[in-house]
Amino acid sequence: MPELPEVEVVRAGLEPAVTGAFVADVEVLDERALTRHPGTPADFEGRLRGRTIAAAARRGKFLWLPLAPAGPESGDSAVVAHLGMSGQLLLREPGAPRERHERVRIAVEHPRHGELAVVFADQRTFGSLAMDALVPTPDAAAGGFGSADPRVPTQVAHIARDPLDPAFADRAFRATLGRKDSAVKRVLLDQTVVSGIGNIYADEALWAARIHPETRAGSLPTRAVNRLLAEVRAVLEKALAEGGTSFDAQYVNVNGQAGYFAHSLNAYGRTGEPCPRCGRPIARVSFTNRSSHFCPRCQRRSRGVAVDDGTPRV
DNA sequence: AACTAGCCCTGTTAGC
DNA sequence: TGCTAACAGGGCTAGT
Repeated sequence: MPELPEVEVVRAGLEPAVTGAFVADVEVLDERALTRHPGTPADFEGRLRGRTIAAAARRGKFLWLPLAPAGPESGDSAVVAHLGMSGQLLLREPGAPRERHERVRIAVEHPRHGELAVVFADQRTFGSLAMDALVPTPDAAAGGFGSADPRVPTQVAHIARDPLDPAFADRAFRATLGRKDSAVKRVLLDQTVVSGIGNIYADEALWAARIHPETRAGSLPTRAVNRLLAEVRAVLEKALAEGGTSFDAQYVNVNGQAGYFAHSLNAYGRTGEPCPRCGRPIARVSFTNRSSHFCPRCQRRSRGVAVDDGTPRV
């Protein structure tokens, strides 16, 4: 559930600590943390040990640490990280005690900050680390936030730019939405259309834009799409400014601290509580194996494409 | 080609 | 009290 704001908080925390740092040692404690790595744990350790980290970059929910070239034949690679639902990247003192669900520990030596441990911990093991090659972006713009390098890891190449990316193409996004026959919330969650949005911010943006989550994406008028995109950006930026959303101990920055955005949620997780706009209780419905939270009064289905879901129309 | 259901996983909580 | 079931859900794969 770390979404764009939470992952960006992690990236920003890592950036000063790892940029220019030398990887002194790598320990893989649980190989389930390497499900996206094509080789063995020993291969992962061997390919990372002795290298220097050049930056900390992010696109949507994907994070990567590009490595400085090790030599003319070394190729250009990066450590790719996805936090999944419960992954954490933590900065710890060297020799710090194991975290509760520690999976990988990377010991680094930074020219200014000295020795640090970068710890990957993950309770539910949906997250992963991998060594991956960098490939050019089709539009030649920076691959992600945090680096000007116009390349991304191969595992990120099919992921769309996120709405806060300066190279995000609004026009192409509107066109794609217009072609989609599936529910608008499903399209918002499709990382190949727009990245960085998960269940929390999808519900929040749809609430803010007053759009029913099951409205067919292709039926939305252009002005509704524009409103939605603006609200997506607003909610992501506000969450980022508040350090991200935390419901339990899983969503934390590199120091293990939680964000404050949970206090600002209007719909997500507020089933039965009054809509902050109109007072009607927030509804919760099961939708593509997830929960959707919305206001039945403020968020009506679009005219002409409605399917009766039992919601009274006034 | 476009779209969707199912699967992976574990700690917490609700219900009986 | 102790057990079981539901729930949290991102991204990939296989299926229609």
